[in-house]
Amino acid sequence: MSNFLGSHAINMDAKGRLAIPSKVREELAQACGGRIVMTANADEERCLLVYPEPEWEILRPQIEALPNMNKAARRLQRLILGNAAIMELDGAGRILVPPTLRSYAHLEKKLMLIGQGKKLELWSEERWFAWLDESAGDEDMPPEMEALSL
Amino acid sequence: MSNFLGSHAINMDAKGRLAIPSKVREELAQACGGRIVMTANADEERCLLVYPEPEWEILRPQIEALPNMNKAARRLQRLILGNAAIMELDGAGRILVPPTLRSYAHLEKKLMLIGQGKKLELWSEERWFAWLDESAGDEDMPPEMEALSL
DNA sequence: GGGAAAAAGTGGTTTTTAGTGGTTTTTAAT
DNA sequence: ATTAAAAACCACTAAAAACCACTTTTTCCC
Repeated sequence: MSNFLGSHAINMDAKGRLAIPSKVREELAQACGGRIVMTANADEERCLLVYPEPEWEILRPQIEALPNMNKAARRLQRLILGNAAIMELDGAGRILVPPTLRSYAHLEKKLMLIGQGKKLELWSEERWFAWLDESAGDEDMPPEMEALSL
Repeated sequence: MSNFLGSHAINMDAKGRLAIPSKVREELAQACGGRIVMTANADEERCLLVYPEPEWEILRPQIEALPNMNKAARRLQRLILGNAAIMELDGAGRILVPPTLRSYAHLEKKLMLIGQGKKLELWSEERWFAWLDESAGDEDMPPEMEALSL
């Protein structure tokens, strides 16, 4: 099972291609032979999510099965399922981001690829740093988190 | 189990390499064969955290398992997992701090490495001393802390 | 206390590998 | 059938990692 960690600054070229960092590329090759699914993130942060295909296939049925009389559930389905694109790395280890997703996450030249365990997040560099600088906030945390000792 | 204590002033060279003090190096060699994980600190102080790999592997699953529909949990995951870098000491006992982490903690030439028991903290010297000078504050403390007798 | 030897820290050089951009070929659409 | 767009291919540039040599500090012995 793959375990993505760390962040990488990467550039998207004029054609919308982006080179996956070699460390990440190795992990992807092993986890899914380079077959990945990219989709939109459903919460307030407009970034993209990148799953190895097997991981996606665990998640997809769960999302499809949500009771969609609920508004939040419908939103999740439309965003996640409605934006999912299955793709493969090219010979040079790059992927071509679909225009729809590019504009959803406001991706321009400079991007950040963030490891999040079973998935990766793809951010516009500008938005990533803006998010980092946001005040930590006083959101209440789940009990599991309160109990952590880092 | 490792137990890091005390603080060391160290310098980072132009390439972002920093020499681990030999005392600390010995402890690291014993605890994890020199395999460490460096990541961002999640609270308001922008310093870095350094864990021996085995220690990190206790912590990582706990963080990955947090319910990430919660905003505070997502923030923790993005900071801790999204900045984690597994690394090894080079032949001369140095580590190369990734650029992302360097800028996160505002690391320049002069740094402080602070022992914190199971982990180490890495600070910009300037920020460390600034933090020391801050007023202690009147924050409320957890009951375990109230009960302490130093 | 001084000197020598060893260990620790520092900086630079070389080699390899990753990233970038352009070109050609194929495929699909009109 | 022709054109346009996308995908695969290939070559070049730049950056990172490994290697190596030198300087400084500390420790131990004389």
